[in-house]
Amino acid sequence: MSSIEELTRGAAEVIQSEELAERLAGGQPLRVKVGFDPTAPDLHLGHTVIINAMRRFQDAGHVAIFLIGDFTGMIGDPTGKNVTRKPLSEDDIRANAKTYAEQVFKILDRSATEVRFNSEWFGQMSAADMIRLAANHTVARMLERDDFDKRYGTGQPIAIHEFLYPLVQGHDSVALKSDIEMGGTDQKFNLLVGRQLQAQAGQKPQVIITWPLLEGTDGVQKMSKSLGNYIGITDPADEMFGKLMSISDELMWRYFELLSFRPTTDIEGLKRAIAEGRNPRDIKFELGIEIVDRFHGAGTGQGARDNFIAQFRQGEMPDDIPEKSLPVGSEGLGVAAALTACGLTASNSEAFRMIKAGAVKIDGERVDNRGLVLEAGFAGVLQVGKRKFARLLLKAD
RNA sequence: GGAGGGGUACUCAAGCGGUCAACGAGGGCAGACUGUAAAUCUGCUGGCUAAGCCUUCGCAGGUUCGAAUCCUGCCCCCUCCA
Repeated sequence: MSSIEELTRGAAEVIQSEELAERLAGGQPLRVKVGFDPTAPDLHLGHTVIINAMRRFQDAGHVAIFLIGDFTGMIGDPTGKNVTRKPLSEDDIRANAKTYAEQVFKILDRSATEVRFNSEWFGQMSAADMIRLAANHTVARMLERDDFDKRYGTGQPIAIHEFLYPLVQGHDSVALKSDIEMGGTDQKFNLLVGRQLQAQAGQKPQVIITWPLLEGTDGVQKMSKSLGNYIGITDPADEMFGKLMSISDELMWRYFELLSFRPTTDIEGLKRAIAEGRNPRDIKFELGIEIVDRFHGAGTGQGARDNFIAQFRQGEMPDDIPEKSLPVGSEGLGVAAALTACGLTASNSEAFRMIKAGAVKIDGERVDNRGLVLEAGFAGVLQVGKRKFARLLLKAD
């Protein structure tokens, strides 16, 4: 059930797979470390790829170590761009850790998770200790990191503290005696430093598993909030389901691979079903149900699918339309202003454009007249496009 | 420190005195077709009390009947030389 193939399904790279096989064969619970930034945790499905991987290890009897880099947060990962990052207060960190826990334990098994903070060991460290740590690594090796090499080569600045980051992260592995560390592909160098430091400390070097960045709903760019192509794990069930439905068929398999806990043989079966003529949409329903269930509770996925079918296939109104009630004078309220007031359009100009494009409906009836005025006493559902609704009530002023 | 090039709407990128709310491409939104898939076709993509008006082309001034386009100062970016 939890073969190496399943445990590393979709992984970008495993260093070294023989070592992994060996340790798994040892039969002892392994310590699987993953580090997280203490910055505001607003997790989306992209972040869950690695958390899912942690869960798979837990299911196979291993221990997941959820490491919060509160100390590291003060340094900031070298991105080459923004070297400064504003330090977080202890309160912030505690609050963020709590939010993390709420979100992450929808996936992880609490009883097999260690939550740790790296200030535990770095908080006590003296300057001398830190220098000793730095003595473990050479500049030449640091420059093996592609990013540093490029910057050094092109004469861009590299601050000394940026060199410390990989060392600090690597030392976390020593402190935690991790058997495996996982991270995004961009973390590869840092994870490798951990291997080296462990070896120097007389520990068996950790196995490294890197995971790719999940593509967002557009199927091209990595999932990220700022690109607007994300599915947040706190998104409401219907919205989450809807967003999953909007991904391409091709991307659906990627999502199955990285987000689903279904065994690979199952997924192969689904692919065969489509080859034999089954509608890919129905397979996508299964993906949506699994994911919604995970974050909203068993059974909610079915509900989300039913709502989805009712709303989009049968054209019914959703049942959770936000309501807005406004006072109006005797002159009434123009449709455009009404749409904007309900937040369905960003401006009256946009509202007029939407009307012109035939995207506006009131109680299911298309509105063509941009001059339409709604009188006091009006009560109805305004709609822009397929998915934006608002129920509006106009009261006499 | 010296020489040159450049800053235009979400992004790239035209325009270089009026016809510019600003070509074109990408992205986005909407409509048609569908499975809220892909592909395709169409429209839109500053704001407003809307056939009119107002604000936008790095910032601040100036010339002109009229400036994104010309002039002056300032800020920022890139390339080459030292």
